Amino acid sequence: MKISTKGRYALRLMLDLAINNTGENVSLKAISERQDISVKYLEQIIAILNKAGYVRSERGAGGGYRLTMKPEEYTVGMILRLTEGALTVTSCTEDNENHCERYGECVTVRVWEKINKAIAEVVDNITLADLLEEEQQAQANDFVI
Amino acid sequence: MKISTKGRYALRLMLDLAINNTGENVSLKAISERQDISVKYLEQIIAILNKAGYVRSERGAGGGYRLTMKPEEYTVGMILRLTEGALTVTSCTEDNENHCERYGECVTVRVWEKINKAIAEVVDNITLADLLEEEQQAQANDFVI
DNA sequence: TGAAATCCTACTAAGTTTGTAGTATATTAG
DNA sequence: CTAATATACTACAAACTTAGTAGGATTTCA
Repeated sequence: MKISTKGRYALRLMLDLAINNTGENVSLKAISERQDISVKYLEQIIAILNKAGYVRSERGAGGGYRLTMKPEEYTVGMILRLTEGALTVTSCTEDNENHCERYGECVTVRVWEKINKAIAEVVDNITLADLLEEEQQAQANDFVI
Repeated sequence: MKISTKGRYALRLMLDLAINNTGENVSLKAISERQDISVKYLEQIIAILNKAGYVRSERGAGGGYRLTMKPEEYTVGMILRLTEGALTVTSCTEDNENHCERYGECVTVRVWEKINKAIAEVVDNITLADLLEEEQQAQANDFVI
């Protein structure tokens, strides 16, 4: 019932890129230091996001990553589904291929589908821009104190 | 991100008991045949429900299990939390002890908490009686066909 | 006494998670 | 041209979780 580090780190990684979305490349080394996640593990996670076109990379000295779209165009759901796979609570409600032979008659399936829908409703309606805003508000509050 | 067989089978098991809630004992052998889950595995799952007082058992020939409460008094959430553990999407949002040192400032935590809340909203508002009703309607429809 | 049940707990194969490690390749600065 | 800095790719492995199976003990009824 847990979201793995892969999905959670992917979200932090993308948020870090959104925060540092200045037009300059952001290196994994910098992200690693801020987020306290090893560069090697970040490499694997960002590779997924890179292949999907969510970020673009430049190699070599001065290289790094940038977002390809505006923060408001990334939903949490997009990022989590890419890295975690389907955000469904059972595989039998993932797609038609995974239906078990009880699917049609199985009443519990409707419970799982309601949970899936509730999760989707949340993650598909939060964007990186929303998180960015919360982050900035939190920092503004810190400054006042 | 998946609910394990333990939780899923627990729900089917409890629903089976609700359907066969005639005042007579229901044996695991009977449930096993209807639900196609091994008696040995059912034993382990129902032991949890038994210790929690959700069912009561009678040993020996003619023995078996019965619900201790009315179907409308069991929510899906009760059954899943008992067998699966906390229905939270990260352990850092499970309880205060599991907070990581980033908890206070971490913006992604709020995402996880919204998901947790959405899941709870669903599972805490479906009872065994609701599922029982759906089951009976489905069977009535089959009869018409 | 035998059959039908639950009760208890040990064990294990398979799969998943959470990384680490090493090497190759690309780019820039000097 | 070389060193430094970065990404790219892939193999591997320890730890943990899942999904059961297995065996025996105990209880109850006929």
